[in-house]
Amino acid sequence: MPELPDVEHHRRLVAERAAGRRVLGVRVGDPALLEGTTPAGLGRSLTGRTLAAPRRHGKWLLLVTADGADGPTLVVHFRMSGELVVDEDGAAPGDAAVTLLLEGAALAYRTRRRLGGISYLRAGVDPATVTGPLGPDALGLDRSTLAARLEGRRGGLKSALLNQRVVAGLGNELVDEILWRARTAPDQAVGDLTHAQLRAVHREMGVVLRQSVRAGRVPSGPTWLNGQRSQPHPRCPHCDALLERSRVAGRTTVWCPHEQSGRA
DNA sequence: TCGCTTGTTGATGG
DNA sequence: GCCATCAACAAGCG
Repeated sequence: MPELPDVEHHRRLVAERAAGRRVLGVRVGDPALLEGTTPAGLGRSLTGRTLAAPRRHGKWLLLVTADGADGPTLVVHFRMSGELVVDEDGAAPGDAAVTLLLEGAALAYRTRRRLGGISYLRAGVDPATVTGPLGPDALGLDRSTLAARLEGRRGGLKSALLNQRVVAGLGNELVDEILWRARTAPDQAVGDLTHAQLRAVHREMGVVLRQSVRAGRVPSGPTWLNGQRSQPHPRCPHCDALLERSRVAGRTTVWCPHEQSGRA
């Protein structure tokens, strides 16, 4: 399930192996996943341009073309199952929804479950027209900004952190991991957060994101809550208590009733 | 066959 | 406007 770390992994992949190459053509295998243009229009717009350094905001990836100034941009969302593949052997995957044929490589977007997709943005158009309003990126977020984003909100903490308008990039697994490490209940009211809790949430957000980005995904080792969530009887890696599974903010939520005070 | 899962949008109601 | 809840979407999985 692509969350921020998976998208960041794809950003680095494109930066290292596809950026700087010229677009020779495009191939659209699934036109339904292409928004904002037609397959032919995409080819006309991109052919001859150079792929610039990709950018990421939350779970969105921007594939910017450039020749001096920013040119047309592809806005990519992975949703549940999307991935980018760079092939430098000249053999692009045949089952890709959209493939950019580059000088010396092919950059292919695949998605098994056909959610997500690629939106075409003309040069100079704000990506927010596609992504909607997004909060600041969760990676590298400083504490005062987090506090400001939560200020005045009613409702639960997990719900707020999942809201991409509040903070961009966190998904279900990351939020459960962060709250467990910060020893804060998922349904903790945002308005009642103590300074100590906010500090802990911010600190653990940084720890979890840095380690996840390094791994290219949310790790699932024995010291991670994420490693327990699919077990039939998951136990807390800290205290060995049986973990609770319930629904918070409409999402399956795994948490430790012993360490995370409050209820979910 | 049914139900659950994911992220996001959009409808509905408080 | 803010927030919760629910349905919808796709498709794999049990």
